[in-house]
Amino acid sequence: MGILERKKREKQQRRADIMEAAKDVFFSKGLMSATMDEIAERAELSKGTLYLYFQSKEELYLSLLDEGDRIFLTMMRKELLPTLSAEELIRKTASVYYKFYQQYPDYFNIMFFLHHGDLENKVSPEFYKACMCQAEETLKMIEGIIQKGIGEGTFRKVDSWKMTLNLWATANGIFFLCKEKGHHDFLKGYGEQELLEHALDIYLEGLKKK
Amino acid sequence: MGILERKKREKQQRRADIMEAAKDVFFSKGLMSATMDEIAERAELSKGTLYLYFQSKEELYLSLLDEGDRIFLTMMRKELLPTLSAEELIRKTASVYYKFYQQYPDYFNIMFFLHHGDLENKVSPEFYKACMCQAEETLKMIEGIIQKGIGEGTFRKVDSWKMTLNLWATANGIFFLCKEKGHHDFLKGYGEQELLEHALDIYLEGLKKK
Amino acid sequence: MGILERKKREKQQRRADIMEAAKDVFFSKGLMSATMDEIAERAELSKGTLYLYFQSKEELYLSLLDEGDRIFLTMMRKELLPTLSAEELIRKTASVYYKFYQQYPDYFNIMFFLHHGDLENKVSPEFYKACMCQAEETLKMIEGIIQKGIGEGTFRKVDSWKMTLNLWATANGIFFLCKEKGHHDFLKGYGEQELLEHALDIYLEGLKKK
Amino acid sequence: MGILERKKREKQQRRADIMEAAKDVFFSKGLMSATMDEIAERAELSKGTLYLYFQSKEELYLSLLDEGDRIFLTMMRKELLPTLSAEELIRKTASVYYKFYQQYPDYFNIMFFLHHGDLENKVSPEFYKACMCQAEETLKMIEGIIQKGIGEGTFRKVDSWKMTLNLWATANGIFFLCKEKGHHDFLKGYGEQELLEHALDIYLEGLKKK
DNA sequence: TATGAATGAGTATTCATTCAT
DNA sequence: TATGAATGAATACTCATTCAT
Repeated sequence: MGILERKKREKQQRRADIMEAAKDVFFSKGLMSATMDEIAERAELSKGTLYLYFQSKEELYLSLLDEGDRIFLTMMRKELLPTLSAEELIRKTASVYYKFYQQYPDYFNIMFFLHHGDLENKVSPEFYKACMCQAEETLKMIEGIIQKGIGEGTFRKVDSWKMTLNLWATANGIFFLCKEKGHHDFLKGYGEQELLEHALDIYLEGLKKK
Repeated sequence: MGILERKKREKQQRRADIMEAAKDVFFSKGLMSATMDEIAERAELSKGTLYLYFQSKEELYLSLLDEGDRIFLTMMRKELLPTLSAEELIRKTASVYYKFYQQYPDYFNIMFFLHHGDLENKVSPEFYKACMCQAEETLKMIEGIIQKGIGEGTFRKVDSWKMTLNLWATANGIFFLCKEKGHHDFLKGYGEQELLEHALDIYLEGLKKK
Repeated sequence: MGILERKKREKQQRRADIMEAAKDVFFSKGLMSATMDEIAERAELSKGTLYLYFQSKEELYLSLLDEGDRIFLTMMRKELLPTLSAEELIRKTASVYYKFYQQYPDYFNIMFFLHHGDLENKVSPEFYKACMCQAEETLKMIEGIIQKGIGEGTFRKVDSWKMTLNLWATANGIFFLCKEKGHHDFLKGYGEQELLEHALDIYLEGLKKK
Repeated sequence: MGILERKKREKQQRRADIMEAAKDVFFSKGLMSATMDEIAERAELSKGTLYLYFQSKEELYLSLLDEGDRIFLTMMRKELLPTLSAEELIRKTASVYYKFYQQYPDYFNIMFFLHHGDLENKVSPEFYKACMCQAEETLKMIEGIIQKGIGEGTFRKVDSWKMTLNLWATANGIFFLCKEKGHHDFLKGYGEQELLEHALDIYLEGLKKK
């Protein structure tokens, strides 16, 4: 029995190894330019082995995305204590997202730069659906915060889902901008954190009841 | 002289034809999936001819990006009348950007989904730089508006460049979100325009002096 | 002793299981497209186990062929009663072959479409030889019938081996034609049995002494 | 104009070169085992070039088949003089087929061993249809001979299409048998020609009116 | 200037076979 | 004896780019 368990653990480890290698390669090359050869080499495994654990390049990619979502969701759940006020929760959310972005830059990239290729058509619909659902969870948590703020009378009566999408879009837009243009002087030295905080300042100022 | 001129005109026309064909193909297929064969066929030219006008597939792609920037800049310059108030100018900017996004969805995509592939490494640094500069122009116009608002006493004394980057990031984040998730039910029916206006409402509320 | 015997029986059973699974897969997919994975899965055994019983995919394939030959030979021996006349025996042979072709279409296919791939070079010469010998047995039985007919004075004095080969070739040619072109309208609705009987009619007419 | 013509000729020559190389490879390896790499190498062309002339491996294979049919049809038309008697025509047909089989053994193989793989599904239906039609032509010529013999009163009133299929199947069965088993001693030294003539002797004896 | 034939490196995926357990 | 994880060679097909004409 111990043997079976060890084998299972080894198998999971191998799967994790592949995902680790894939993460590096996908991030540095993008979905299309990344090659299974390179992933296999980086994982120090044969190419055939990759296909024992993942049905296709796309499934491997989407598995990374899914893991990223799961990590982020876990971080959120741990830090968003119900004792905090709505404003604190909003700021907390932003800081958790920023932390995630910092700690797992490759996951962030994979999550965000998902779109290329017909990813959707190349994996099983069930798997795709499951990934999407998990991603939606996050947004629902944010919406809950807005609603809480409105309920408490801290925030004006705004459309909570609209507001959620705006916050999410803004954070992503900022991270994206910094990623994209960070190495030019567009940003004049401003970093993600400063911009995000500034956006929050303005947003919260506009959101709060006078 | 007339002959030389005609030749020059014809040459520019041919270049434009190629870009037109490329736009269609790049937009419908994406950078990686688009093929020079297909562009050549759509342009009713031989593949070799494409290489007389553009050094590589990437340069052709970046040329489209550059043209998109130029179009947007032109639209901005035409609509941002100096007689408007700062708030009006901000809203105008948003509506112009939205109009551009609507009228030239392909250019927008090309501009935004730039990063994948090693685009930057595959074209001459000069050309890349030139494209970036033009893109920066736009942001400078927005910054001018913020500064004007602050100068007029309408806006609080915020960091004008930060605010500019935030606005830009937010609009892009929204458009991106809608592009990316539009066909799922994430958005619950909300469209770009609604979200953008909502974001502006909150931003301006927070930005304005009380 | 009983234990050893049981083990031997089990081993043979296992071998038979594998061949059964292989037959299904080879028949539905053909030699090249069939995979050892699929055979293993259908046999509910691990892939490695297959290699304990058969040295290679090709040997497994040839083993099926050999079994087909054995089955056919057994059918022939049971039905070709020595009391029958030569003409009756010829017709009987045809009907047995047709019955075999009907009952064991997969074996027939395997026997007939043997040649592709370098089957011969991929198994041990001894095994290959043994298979061939068994196949020859059948033809010898047919030759015996012709000789009997000549001896009885029913048939003209033809070269008995030539005649045997012709009969065999004709039957195969017919079955092959029907397999190959059955789904087009080449055959105008004629089936194996009709064609085979017609061929026999003409052959026997030409063979019989006037 | 001369230039265009030369180019056209060169293109056809190149196409012919590829088919020649393909014929060799397909014959020695079979459809499945043959590789485009090997064909390209034998043709002294790059692999990519093959795909400029043929859409797929299967189309290349079927093109060979089609050419074989055309060659045989041409041979038939040249030799089957209307002045000959029905019996002479039957024998002539057999000898032409034998000649084709001798002169173009690889075409024969390709024509005959067509069946493997899903050839039909991998080429355009039109092309497949066209190939089949040409193949049917031949059989119609043979049927015409049988009908002529019946009309002249030489042959008994047999079903002409059945008889045609039988003759065709017999010849193929013989050639196939010789190909397949020629290098064993099954045949006891008998060759295609002897067997074919013998089969015809018996057939014609049975076919002729008494 | 324009062509389009030719190239060949590049890629995802498959599968017979092996071998440590 | 049985397993099944791992291998790695094999293969069809693509496409940006070049170059002789």
